[in-house]
Amino acid sequence: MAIHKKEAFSQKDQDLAGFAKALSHPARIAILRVLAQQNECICGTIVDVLPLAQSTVSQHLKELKNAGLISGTVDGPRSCYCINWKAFDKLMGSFSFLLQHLKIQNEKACC
Amino acid sequence: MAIHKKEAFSQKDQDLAGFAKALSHPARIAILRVLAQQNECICGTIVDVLPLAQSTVSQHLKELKNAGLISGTVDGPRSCYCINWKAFDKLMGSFSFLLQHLKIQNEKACC
DNA sequence: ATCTTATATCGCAAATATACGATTAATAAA
DNA sequence: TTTATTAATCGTATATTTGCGATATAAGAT
Repeated sequence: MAIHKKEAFSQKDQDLAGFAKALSHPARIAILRVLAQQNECICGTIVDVLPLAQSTVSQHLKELKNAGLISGTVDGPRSCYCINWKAFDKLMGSFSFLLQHLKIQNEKACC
Repeated sequence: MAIHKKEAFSQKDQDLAGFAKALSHPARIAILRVLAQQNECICGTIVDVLPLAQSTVSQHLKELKNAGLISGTVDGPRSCYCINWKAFDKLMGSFSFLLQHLKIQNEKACC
């Protein structure tokens, strides 16, 4: 048992859930903050700022990358990560669309 | 090892991550859609609509409730869940604030 | 060529999440 | 009171996530 049934839901809901999942750990939110604050495309700085081991940070970066929220390029011996605003905007758009949709349909509190 | 270090991050980031986590499963997004579409405060309908067992749906409802996104009241032998718009708005506010904040700081794509 | 530095990946342990069936609890209906 | 209905909870199996140390990789420095 316990096969995950995510595929049984609509693609839209799966996408939104995936987006939310990428943001569902404070470390990943913190990483996005760091990336936005850096004026340059800085990489290993993140490890110094976060209270996590290098390998763990690398794992979180990988997840953000898989979700399409950041992009990474190799720059000599180091890697360079940046926020992928295009994908970010796209997902944020459908996210706030969902919310607006929910609100329009039912604003009242019934219980 | 492997103690989760979520507490090591700022309360704001923990809150946002918790909000995202509540939305990080398509079943929970679908539940919110159902709750918004129903004009009344309907409960067990959700189980019929979702491709999941009753106990599983109950578990997802509990999570949404723990996150404060929905409220539930007992109504005879059945339960009644509604979207908690107040909490929803509050969290959405800080969420879009984060995003706007990120964007203002760095809109360019550097890699 | 060797050493250093930066990062990714592997392997593992522990914690959480997902899902279900079975059971329980509580009310409504008979 | 007994029975049926609705939903929560328990127990359990499995899957996924989180985290770290160790190792591998790859490029720059010496």
